[in-house]
Amino acid sequence: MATLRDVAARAGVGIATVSRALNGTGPVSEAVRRRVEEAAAAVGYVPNGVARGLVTGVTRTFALILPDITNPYFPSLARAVEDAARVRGYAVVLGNSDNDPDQEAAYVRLFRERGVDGMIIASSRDASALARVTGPVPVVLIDRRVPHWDVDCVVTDNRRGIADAVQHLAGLGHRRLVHLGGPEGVESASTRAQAFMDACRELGVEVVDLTRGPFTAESGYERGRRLLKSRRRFTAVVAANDLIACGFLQAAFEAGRAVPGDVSVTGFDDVLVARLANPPLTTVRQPTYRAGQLAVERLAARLDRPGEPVRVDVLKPELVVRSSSGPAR
Amino acid sequence: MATLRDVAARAGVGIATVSRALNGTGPVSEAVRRRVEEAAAAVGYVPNGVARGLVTGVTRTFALILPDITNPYFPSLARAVEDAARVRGYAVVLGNSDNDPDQEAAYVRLFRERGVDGMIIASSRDASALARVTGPVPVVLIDRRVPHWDVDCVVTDNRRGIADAVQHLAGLGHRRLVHLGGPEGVESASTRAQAFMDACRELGVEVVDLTRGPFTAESGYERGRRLLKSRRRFTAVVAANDLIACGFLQAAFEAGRAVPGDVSVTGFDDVLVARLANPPLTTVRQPTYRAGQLAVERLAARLDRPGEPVRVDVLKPELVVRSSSGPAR
DNA sequence: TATAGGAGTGAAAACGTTTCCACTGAGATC
DNA sequence: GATCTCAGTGGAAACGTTTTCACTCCTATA
Repeated sequence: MATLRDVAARAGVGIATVSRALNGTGPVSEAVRRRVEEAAAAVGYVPNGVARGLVTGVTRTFALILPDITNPYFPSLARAVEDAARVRGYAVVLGNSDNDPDQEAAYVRLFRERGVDGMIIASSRDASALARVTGPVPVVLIDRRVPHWDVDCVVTDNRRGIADAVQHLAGLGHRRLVHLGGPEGVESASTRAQAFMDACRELGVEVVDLTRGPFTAESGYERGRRLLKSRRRFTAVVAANDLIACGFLQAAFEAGRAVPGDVSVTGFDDVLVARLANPPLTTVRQPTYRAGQLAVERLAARLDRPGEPVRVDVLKPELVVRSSSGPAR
Repeated sequence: MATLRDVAARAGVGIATVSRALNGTGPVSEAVRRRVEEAAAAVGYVPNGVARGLVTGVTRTFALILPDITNPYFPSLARAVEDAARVRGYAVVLGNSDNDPDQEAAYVRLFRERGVDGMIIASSRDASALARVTGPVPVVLIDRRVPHWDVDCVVTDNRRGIADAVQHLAGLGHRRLVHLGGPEGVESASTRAQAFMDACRELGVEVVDLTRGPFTAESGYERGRRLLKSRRRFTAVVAANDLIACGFLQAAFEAGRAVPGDVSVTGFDDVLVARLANPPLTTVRQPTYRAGQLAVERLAARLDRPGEPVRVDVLKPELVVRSSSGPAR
């Protein structure tokens, strides 16, 4: 590979001058700049980012650690992060933690060795151990807060979102509700479950059942089947995300229960399947793309101005009413 | 940050010895090894991968360039690549090309500067220009071949997949078929469209319509609406992917056409929505995860043994029959 | 006419590793 | 007893940049 030296030799100037000419840092005469550029093109010079990184201490790379890119909520987050990073000249390395704190920590270590400039983490479990392994590299938490860890954070208002869903159902006359919750130990799932209880109490609505389980369609299907078999009476279910809701939809379909005729269903996230489901899912839309953008903005800001106070951004969700919810009968 | 020098000073040995002790390269006495390890722990030493990369010329990083991580086919690919890369000690940087050859080339340049050891690319358009910008860094193509570029490649047998779908429908008595194709200029989409024509001719089935468009549900919905309004007679549609198929499903539902009663539908890929759709989609399953794994294996192999001849892996798809296809009436 | 200042340039240090080479001492071989 | 080998070790070079510093001209100012 051609290096600065090669370019310098060919252009008949010093290596420092080449660096200045190519990067536009420091003064270089017009004639020399042209000569350098020609020489660079001629030898096919490609700057060596590794060497640059060594001297500047900066790699222009962010790490993004997610539970599982395969869960349809996260691709749009990843996409947003990637887009926002790129316009700022950053590359993004990806890690899937599978909600396993050990794997998460392993990734943090790996990326730290790689010298990433910052990390965006949708953290698993309580992860208080993370702070130790993270060291001095800036972190912004996304989608899930980590209790007692004082770092930048962008989340959506889960309480509000669930409250909107419950209120919507209550307004339709539903008085006996079920919550199909997300996994134990995941902050957003716990917050949603708690918010469900609180909203029901406040509105005088009965909580017929509340279970916790993975954020998958299988989980929703399984729990739905069991629930529908159990003969417990309820007229609506609030799922902790769209996948669980879709799984329930399937179970209801198989059990011959009409949605929303017999039972109303709401989801959370508004991922693609929510729109494509039959019936299309009433759900709480998260500003996912915005969240990803914002996380990158925060991270970039923190790199520019390390002293700034920690910021927590809470994004407003939005209830989108489709056909999976209707009047209680 | 603590460096090798700090560790060496604390352990009272030379810097070279520390490097050997920590990496297990070269002989080190048991006593010294212990002292070094203690010292490293004490000062919180983290190896600097950037410096290492500069001297070894290796970053242990792969690039993965996809059209759009938001398209549900790609997350499982990304996941597979990431998993396989990690067990080999590689990190993965991600790029979304949006099927834009310029963006794709920009990413290739960016990642080359970053010094990735290899790239896995689901290439956009014909991309013959890619070979030039890619330089000496090893590439394996995934999901889509690019004509006249002699590099490693792992794809699935699109011809076979489409042929299976057409044959399935023909076996159910369908004689008037429609193809909702993928975007012009994307190799896999073109191959599928061509395979559709060929299979129909071979089986004596009439091609009522064949359109090309983006791999999205919107595209399937729009084209479906137009088609259903047009009063052209057909009894089954073969979509180029599941998203298009789901879009068509919606259009059919709105138009009051029963699936599969009035019209049968098949998809391609077998992504999550295919299973969750109503009715569940008959589709051609791609061994997506396997493809991602294989791509990493190829790349790793090429790095180990640069001289090896180019390999093209063609994976077998599998028709999975669900409820969106039934006998022609 | 002296002088201050700035544009333009190159040599060299620095970043933190890996690795080559040289050296020491101890045990093995003749 | 002389020589050889090899484990164990440290010094120093090298990787390809950026950046500091010093130097040379040249122009503007007094």
